[in-house]
Amino acid sequence: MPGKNLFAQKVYEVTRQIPRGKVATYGQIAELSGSKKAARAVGRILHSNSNPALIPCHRVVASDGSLGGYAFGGIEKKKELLLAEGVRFKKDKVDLSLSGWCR
DNA sequence: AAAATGACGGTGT
DNA sequence: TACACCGCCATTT
Repeated sequence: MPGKNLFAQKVYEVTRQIPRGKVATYGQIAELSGSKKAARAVGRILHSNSNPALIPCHRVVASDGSLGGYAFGGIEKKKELLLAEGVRFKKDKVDLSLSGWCR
């Protein structure tokens, strides 16, 4: 089954396609990358490669809207970036109903 | 090579 | 909304 070694690369590619002002869930990224259950792996990969200049990893959040984390300044920074793009927030979580990536 | 890890998801309390 | 568990996967140690 080819694709496992490309998983990480695929994750970056997909993450890069997330439109500004929208957010995708780790599960979504995982699915688009080949494994819909690899949400955890996605998080691990993004964490190990955080490169905000190349990849808008701040547009990736958990399925329940939690920011999850951000290796480049913490979730506070991430939240701020999202707010700056127009992403709607609900308490401390993203309102996926309004800002979720509908592809 | 084997075990542990973590930016998760889903369900139940 | 918040917290606790369990299941799942690729990467890292």
